[in-house]
Amino acid sequence: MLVTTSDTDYDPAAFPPFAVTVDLVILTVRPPRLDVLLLQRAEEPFARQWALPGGFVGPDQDLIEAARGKLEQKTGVSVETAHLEQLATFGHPDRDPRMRVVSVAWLALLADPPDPVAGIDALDSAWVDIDGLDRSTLAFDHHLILEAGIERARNRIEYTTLATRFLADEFTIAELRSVYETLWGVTLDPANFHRKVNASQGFVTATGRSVSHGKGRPAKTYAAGPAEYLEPPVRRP
Amino acid sequence: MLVTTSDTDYDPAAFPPFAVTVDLVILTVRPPRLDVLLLQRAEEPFARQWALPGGFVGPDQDLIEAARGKLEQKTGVSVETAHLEQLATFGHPDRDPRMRVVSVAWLALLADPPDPVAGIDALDSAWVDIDGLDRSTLAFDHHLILEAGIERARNRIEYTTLATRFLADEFTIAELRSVYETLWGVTLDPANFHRKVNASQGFVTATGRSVSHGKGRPAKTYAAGPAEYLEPPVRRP
DNA sequence: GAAATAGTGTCTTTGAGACAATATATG
DNA sequence: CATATATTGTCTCAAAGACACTATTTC
Repeated sequence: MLVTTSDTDYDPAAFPPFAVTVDLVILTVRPPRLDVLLLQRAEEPFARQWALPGGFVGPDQDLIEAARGKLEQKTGVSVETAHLEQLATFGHPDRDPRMRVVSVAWLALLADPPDPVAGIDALDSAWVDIDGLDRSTLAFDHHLILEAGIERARNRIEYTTLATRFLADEFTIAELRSVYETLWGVTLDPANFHRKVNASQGFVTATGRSVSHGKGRPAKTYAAGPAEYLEPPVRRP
Repeated sequence: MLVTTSDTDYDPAAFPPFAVTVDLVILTVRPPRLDVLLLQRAEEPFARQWALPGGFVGPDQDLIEAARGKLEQKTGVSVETAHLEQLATFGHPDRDPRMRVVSVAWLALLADPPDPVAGIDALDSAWVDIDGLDRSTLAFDHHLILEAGIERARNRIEYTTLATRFLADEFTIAELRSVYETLWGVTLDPANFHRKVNASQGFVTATGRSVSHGKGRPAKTYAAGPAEYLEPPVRRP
C-alpha cells in the first residue's frame, strides 16, 4: 500500500483524484434468451447509446452498497432474492473521456424480473437478448464488462448452485435444465441431467408438489437446496 | 454509468475524490512452503506492521501497469516470466484511516525469486511462509486480500496450467507435483499424477533431457506446454 | 388412443485412485 | 546389492453420455 521510493507516495491526498463508479451486468434467463439489462443514455458522452446500469460510489458508501442500490433501483428487485458478486475492475485511463474513472463491475443474477424501471435520466431501458446485440456499440468499455459478466456466469453454474438464482422459488428440473442450455447454448440430455441434479447433494430439494405445463406428464417441483457448491460439478459439454 | 435521479451524478468532477491503489499478493512455492512477499511498514498508519506490497496508481497509468511496476520493483523479476492477474477490489470506506482509498488487488505467481528488494521506505521485506503467519496482524485489510489471493491460486491450478509458473523453465513431474501438494496441503500419488499430467494435452512438453537429484532414478525434464486450460482438470482431492 | 413431456434402466466409455511391478540412478 | 525415486501396469470404482424404455398427463 505505501512503500515506494518517492515522498509523495506517502500522502494519499497528494494524489490526483479518481472517480469511482460501479457498473452492473444484470442477467436473467428467459429461454431461449439470455437477457441483460441495458439503459439508453440521455447525455453525452455516448448519448443515445446503450450502456450498463451504473453510477458513482458515494464518499462513505461501500462498493457493494453502491452496486446493491443500483440493482434495486433499476430492477425493482430486492437483493435478497438476487445474486450479486464482484466481477472485475476496469480502469483504463481513457475509458471515460471526461476524467479518470475507475469502475468496479458487478454481476447480478435474477429470476423473472419485472419490466425495468425507467430512470428520468435515461431515454429507455430494456432487457436485451445477448444474441442479436452488437456489443461493440455499447458505451464506454461496456462491451468488455458485459463479456466478462457473461463468461463469469457461464463458468459459475458449472461449479456452484447459482443456476437456481435464475428461477423462481419453485421450479422443475426441466426449467433448471433450460437455464444451463440457455447460458451454454447447448442441448442437454433430459434423462442424464435429471439424474445428475438429483445426485448432487444439496443442489435441489423436492417440494412434494407437481405442476402441469399443459401437455405431457406433470413435473415434480423443487426448491433450491442448501448447497452453494456442486459436488460433483455439472461439467460443460 | 450515468443514470441516476440526482443531477450531480452527471458530473464526475462534482464527486468527492477517491485514491486508487494496487496491492499485490505475490506467491512463490518453495516446498514445503508457500511464501508471500511482505513488507514491514516504516510509516503510520500501521507502522512496523507487515503489509502487502502496493502503491498508488498514477493519474494516467493503467491499473495493470501500476501492478506490473510494483511487481518488478519489489521482486526484481520481469513480468514476462511471471503470471499477473487481477484478483478483486477492496473499497470499504474505513479500510484506510487517512482517506477514502479503493485498492485493486492483483495476484502474481513467481518461480524461484531472488531475495526481495528492500525499498528505502520499508523497514524490511521478506518471503513469509503462509503457515506460521498470523494473518490478522497484517496492515489495513490485507488479511482479506491475502486470503483471496491464496484461495484464487489454489483454485486456478485445478483448471489451468498456471502451476508451471511456480517452476523454472525446465522441471520434473515430481517438482510439478510438489507445487500442487504445497498449495493444497495434500500428498498426491506419484504414479497417478504422472499419468494425469502427461494425459492432459499441452500441459507439459518433454525436453528429452533428464536430471539426477542425487538418489533414485533420474527424472525426465519438461517445459510448460502451450495449453492455458487443463482438459481434463486436475481435481483437488 | 396419439402426442408430448417427465422420469428410470442399462450399457459403454472415460477418468480417478489404490497399489503392485518395473526401471535406473547413488552409495 | 540396498535404497531411493521415477515410471509403467493393472484393477476397481465413479461419473458421463447414448439411448431404450416406462409413466402420466392433455387432447
